[in-house]
Amino acid sequence: MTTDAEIPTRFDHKAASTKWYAQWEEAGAFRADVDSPKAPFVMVIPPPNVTGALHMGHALNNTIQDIYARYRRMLGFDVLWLPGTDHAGIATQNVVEKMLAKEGVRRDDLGREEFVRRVWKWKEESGGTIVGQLRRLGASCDWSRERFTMDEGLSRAVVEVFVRLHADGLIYRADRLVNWCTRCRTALSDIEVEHEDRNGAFWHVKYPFADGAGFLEIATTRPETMLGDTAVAVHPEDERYRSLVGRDLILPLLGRRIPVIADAYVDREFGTGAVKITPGHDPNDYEVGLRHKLPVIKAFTDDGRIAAGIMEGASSDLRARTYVGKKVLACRDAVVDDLQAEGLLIRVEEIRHSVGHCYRCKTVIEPHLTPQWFVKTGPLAGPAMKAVEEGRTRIVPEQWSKTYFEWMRNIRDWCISRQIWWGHRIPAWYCRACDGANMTSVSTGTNVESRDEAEPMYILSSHATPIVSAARPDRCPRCGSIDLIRDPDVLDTWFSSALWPFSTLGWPDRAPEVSRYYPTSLLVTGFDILFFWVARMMMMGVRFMGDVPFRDVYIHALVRDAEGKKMSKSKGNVIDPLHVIDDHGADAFRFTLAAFCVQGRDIKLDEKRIEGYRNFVTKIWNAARLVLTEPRPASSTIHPSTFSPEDNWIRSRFARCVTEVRRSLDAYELDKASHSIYHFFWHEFCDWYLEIAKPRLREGDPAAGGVAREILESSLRILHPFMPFVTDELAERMGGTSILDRADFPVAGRIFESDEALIEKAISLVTEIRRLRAEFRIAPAEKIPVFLVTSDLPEASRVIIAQLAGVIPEVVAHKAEWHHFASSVASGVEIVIPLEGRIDLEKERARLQEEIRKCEEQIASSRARLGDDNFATNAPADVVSATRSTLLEREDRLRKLRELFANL
RNA sequence: GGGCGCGUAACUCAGCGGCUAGAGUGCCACCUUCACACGGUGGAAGUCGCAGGUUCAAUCCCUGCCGCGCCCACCA
Repeated sequence: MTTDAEIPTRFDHKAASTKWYAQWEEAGAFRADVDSPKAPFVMVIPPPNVTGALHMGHALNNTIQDIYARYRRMLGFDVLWLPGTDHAGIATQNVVEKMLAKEGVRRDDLGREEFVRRVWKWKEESGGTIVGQLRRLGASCDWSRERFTMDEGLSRAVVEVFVRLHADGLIYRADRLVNWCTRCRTALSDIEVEHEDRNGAFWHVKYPFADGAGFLEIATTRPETMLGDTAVAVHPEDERYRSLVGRDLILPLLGRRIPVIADAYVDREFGTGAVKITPGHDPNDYEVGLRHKLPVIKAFTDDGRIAAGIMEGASSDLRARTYVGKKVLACRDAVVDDLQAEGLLIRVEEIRHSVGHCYRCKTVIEPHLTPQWFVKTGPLAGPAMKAVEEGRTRIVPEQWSKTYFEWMRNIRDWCISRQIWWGHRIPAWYCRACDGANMTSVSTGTNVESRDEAEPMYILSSHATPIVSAARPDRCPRCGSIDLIRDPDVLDTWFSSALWPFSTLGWPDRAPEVSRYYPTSLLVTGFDILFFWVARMMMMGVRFMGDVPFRDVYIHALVRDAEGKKMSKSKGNVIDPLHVIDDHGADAFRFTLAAFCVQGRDIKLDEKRIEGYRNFVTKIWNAARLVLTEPRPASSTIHPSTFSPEDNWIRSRFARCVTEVRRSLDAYELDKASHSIYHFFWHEFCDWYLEIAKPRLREGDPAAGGVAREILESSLRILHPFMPFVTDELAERMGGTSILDRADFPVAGRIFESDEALIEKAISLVTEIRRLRAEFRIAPAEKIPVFLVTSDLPEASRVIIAQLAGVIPEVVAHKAEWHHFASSVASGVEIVIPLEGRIDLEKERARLQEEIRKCEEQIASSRARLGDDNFATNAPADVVSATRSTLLEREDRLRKLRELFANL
């Protein structure tokens, strides 16, 4: 028997979480079992970056997953929740580069091999801190199956997919104008560019005609790009310019001779209607250039400086030389100054325009013409779309499927090559013997080695012919040479992420896990990576596994601060989940996140709400203290006939709660599930049941003791997915084992309608009497007589009223001759509290009069509705009959109120 | 430019054709009663963004407008 002294008033969340997590892990409670006879339930974690630390987004995402993992385990499934981390190519390379910079070392100084070795070293020593942080959240991942995207097995999957897609013609290498980050010095895919509206300027510049007769006015937001201009375009039907097409202009500053061309791409309404064409630096201009066979000048270098290429066609290279090597922005100033000096600048207009930034380092993105590897996405997108259309994968909330379709329909080829060193290196080689013409030897670093694992020694043109192969080929299949060099690029991180649902299970090997656990059951993720990740997993899964990667995708909101702003370090509005866990405990935090999970709305996280749910944890704790402190009933089997109405009422209410929680969880409505539990436990079990049952509990009544324990214990089980620590701690104190180990999520029991009605009537009477007491300032301790005018009030109700309203209730069938009383009507019962000498009769008359007036108003509205023939004809029968009975109740209430008023 | 979403109590949000529009927090009053003051009891508080329309009936459906947020998009 546990005594009060052994249970402290407050739950020690720190001690409990440490203790229980260790115990769960030791017991292997999170492990999936491939040989289990149970049905599998599978989730793969959205792998956080190895460089990452737990933020609110992770906390929300993993809390949701853990709730489902624990829920499904309790439903009897063999749950596999597979954890792991992502190598996060650019992000991780940046972190390590920054670290090296502190030692004054650049990656080029180390060379490729050594640099990659250092990244691995960093990963082993400081990477993956988030994995420990997930444990503090309570995440029940199967850690024995933790994966990393650069693991040997996963890397084999990457190579396999690459080789097969290439063989199928779905991966190709070509020259394209790609998004280039001049700081990361790599290409990015389209979705890795973040567009933002910025204030900018629109420079209007004179482009003089070659024959000296006048000029054309050109407007540009990027004057420095004119150094790469090779034409000016006008619309073919633009009357203003029609006669000028075919004439030549002299490009200001450089003196390059460029033609005026006609192309329908030009928007006559915008700017001056004449557009400078820079094929080497604008995707549209590139297309125009192709159509008109314009020369392409690469005006910028990899690191965002002006390239020597601008001197091509220049009349004098003296001026051009002053630009070469300048940073883009510096060059812009120089160009503008020079134009001004030459009188070629007409005016400067203010303009707001969209500017692309690198999603990793926020540097302005420059279009850059380079050979890159692409995935031809069209043939992959079709089947991936169809899978969702056919319902093989369900997206929740459904509205996101529209976004998904929209993106898939407009999908463009995916640039997958990155010019960095950390990542899966592209499995392609080039033969120096027969393909040497397409390579330009360059010396980049200090310790260039002859092996292909060293840093790139060659610039490979788009004409170079790659030999794609899972392993390094022994010799060139064309000429037999052994002089092969490997493609220096690595793959986009998201390429390996796209394979995560099957690469983590052992594919391409025939692992038993692959057949048992694929497709996974549920993917929980934020909408911010719908395109980056979800869509690509769909494409790859359908392509390589012949089935969708997951049955359900639950897309949750983003966590914002209390004002609704995105949390960011620079804004200083970041709430650290680990601090929250320290302060309030993981249970309270998790419950808060679940309660906030309203579909389709962002989460504004206010720490006050966490405090509120921390109080809920304390409430649970104290309710358990009450129940456990009272004597344990002697017998564990209680005969149903000994249950009193309140016992059946609470069992019935719990049954309804269970039904609602299961329904909500199955529908991914975590807010509803958590609210149901919260309301049931606090406002029904604690506020009413325990208060009603207290005297019986003290007496050691077996029914009350049994029911209190039963409901408490079941509540702990239904709460466990949300609050794993406090529930296990209490379950143990109740003499049970960890809830995690038991496949026994509560099942809805019987509903006792008549007991529900009885207790609810008692509750409404208690509430009304309390209200009157408060209104007439009757001291809480004072026991006063109360007359209840009714012919039908069970003894049980009378007892409850006496106990909870602190009154001496007297049930009378007919009203007597009272004169000084406070009164009301609740549940059809007239309540009369004699207050001789303590009541202002005038005030009470006025109060009752007001009650009567309100009641009359309601009756009038009910009557008006029922009096309308159209209502009776058109409204459904149940609505009509419900309106009728409401009217009857109101009329009854009015009658009673009037009687009371007449007697006063 | 296209798409999605949101405007309901002081705040954060539920509800989404038919009860007297709900909850949590905050606020006010009373209560240190033997689980819990991280508590209990009671209370005040809403023209359901605005204007039309559909309907017997609209916070809910439709249209327009106003305000806010997000995503996508190659107008230099």
